Amino acid sequence: MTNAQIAEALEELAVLYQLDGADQYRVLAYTNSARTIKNEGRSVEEMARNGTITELPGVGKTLEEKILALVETGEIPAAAKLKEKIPVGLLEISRIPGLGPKTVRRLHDELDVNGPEDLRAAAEAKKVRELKGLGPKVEEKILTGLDRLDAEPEGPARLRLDEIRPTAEELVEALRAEPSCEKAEIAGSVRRWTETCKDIDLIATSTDPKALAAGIAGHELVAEHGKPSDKGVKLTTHSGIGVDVRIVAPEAFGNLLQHFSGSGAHNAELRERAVAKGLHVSENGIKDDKTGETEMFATEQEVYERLGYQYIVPELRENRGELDAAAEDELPELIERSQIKGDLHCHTTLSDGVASLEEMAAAAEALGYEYLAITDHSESHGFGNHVEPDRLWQRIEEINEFNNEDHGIRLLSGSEVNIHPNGTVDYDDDLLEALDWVIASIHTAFSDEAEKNTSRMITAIENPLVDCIGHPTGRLINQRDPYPLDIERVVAAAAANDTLIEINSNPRRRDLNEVHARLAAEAGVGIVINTDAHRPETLDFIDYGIATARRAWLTADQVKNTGPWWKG
DNA sequence: GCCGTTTTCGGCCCGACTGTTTTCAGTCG
Repeated sequence: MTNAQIAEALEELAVLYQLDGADQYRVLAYTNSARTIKNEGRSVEEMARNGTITELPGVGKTLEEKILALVETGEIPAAAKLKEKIPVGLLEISRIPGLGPKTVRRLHDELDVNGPEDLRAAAEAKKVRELKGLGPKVEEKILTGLDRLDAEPEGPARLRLDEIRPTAEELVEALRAEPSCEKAEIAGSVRRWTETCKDIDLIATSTDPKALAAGIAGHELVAEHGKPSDKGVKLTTHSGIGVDVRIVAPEAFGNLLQHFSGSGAHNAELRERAVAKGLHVSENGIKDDKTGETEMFATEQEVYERLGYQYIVPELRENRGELDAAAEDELPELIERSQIKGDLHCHTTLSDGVASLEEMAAAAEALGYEYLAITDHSESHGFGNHVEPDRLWQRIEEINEFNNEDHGIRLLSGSEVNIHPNGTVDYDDDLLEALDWVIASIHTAFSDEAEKNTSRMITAIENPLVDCIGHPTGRLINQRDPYPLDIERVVAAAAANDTLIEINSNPRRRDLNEVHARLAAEAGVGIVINTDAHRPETLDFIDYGIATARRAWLTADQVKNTGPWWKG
């Protein structure tokens, strides 16, 4: 059972307890542990089985028992029991915005609502407004919420970062261009470079807040907006992205930026720890119990310093140990884009790229790279994009010729070879040996069984002619789940065989993900950050790979392509 | 349900907003 599945079961149990009227802190304990487990790189199932799971923060004796039952029987007894008592329809309607557990419970108890159909009937018959504390506005919210539930049964989609980031950048630039704007920054998950984002948060200071809010509300990207005030404005773009613009006094800019950059988990932990020191943190400032004063800070650096921490960059703010490290002055010096010396995965027109070898080389040279590996697909790739051995031998010659000419970049002859279901790869050994660089990837015939995929990949890792594994889990964000794989065994094999593992920077992939990349690096596996570019412009995807690496706590010395080309 | 530089019991992060109320509970980020 994957960590994600365990986390999902705990989240469901939290909602069930909530609807059952359990103490909020008990509910919180389940939600928190679900988040911890989702962020854990090691197999939580394994930790449950060998009795080490209580090492995880927030997981105690009771959760240990429940998780053990879950991995052994497929369900948590307490959850099964609650499901008998609580109609599943209530879980569904609790997803309607504005309807929390308390309200859902009252609708059930007082109006006999058991699911979306009952709720619609009650709202249409204007019964909801008869309940104390509820009124016509709530009824209206319920009906629009039910419509949305019908339209999007899976809930509102989170957008991939690359689908939302350009809009955030355009809007923050527009804010900065407003005459009354003093400072404007992107906050929220876009600033933390998460894989997906729900909306855009923008933070600003202004000499005339209301004018600034009104100004941005008139931007051409904006389809609808709320009422601009001196605190900001809420926008919706034509593409349906929600944007929250908040304006604050310059002296509290650091507090607000810190607050709205999140993550929620990081901030909750930060505040909890501050309370122990008699300090209360909010977007408005830091209140000191001793003096009763609220201190405001213009920069985030000062906020963290006041609380006793090193500055923590946004990418690390996920409550994955960054507060402990920052308290001890032990945060890693994270890798930066400027340290990348070359890209080791790209395609040309030889397979499915759209640019020539020369065009790709020129683009890489323009980025200041020392080397670029040309890694077109291999013999068995198909789709008309396969490369016959003879053609690849010829390509090696072309690359040699290129390197003999006067260019500011060195090309490496490579290939992205397919890993066959039995773990062997394309091309004979003499051809693989003639290449500078071999990436092996799985493109076909994923199995539903982790064991098959894992041993297939490990066979490739053990092949001495394979330098690196490409996009190791095959996932496409929001589109295709990773194929089942025992990452810990893959990582152990890679470490034992000195085989490198790629962070594929394509924002649709970001594979390895940040959790697995951290696990791999900690196990001593060398990482390379590549773009898998199929056109010159997408060599710029390296930013997303760098972001994943930073979110995985990686330093330059853990990433092989921060150094000069190392194979002679 | 978890956990301990006040604690093995009694706490547990903060404020804005909304809709409903005349002072607040619930929800959300």
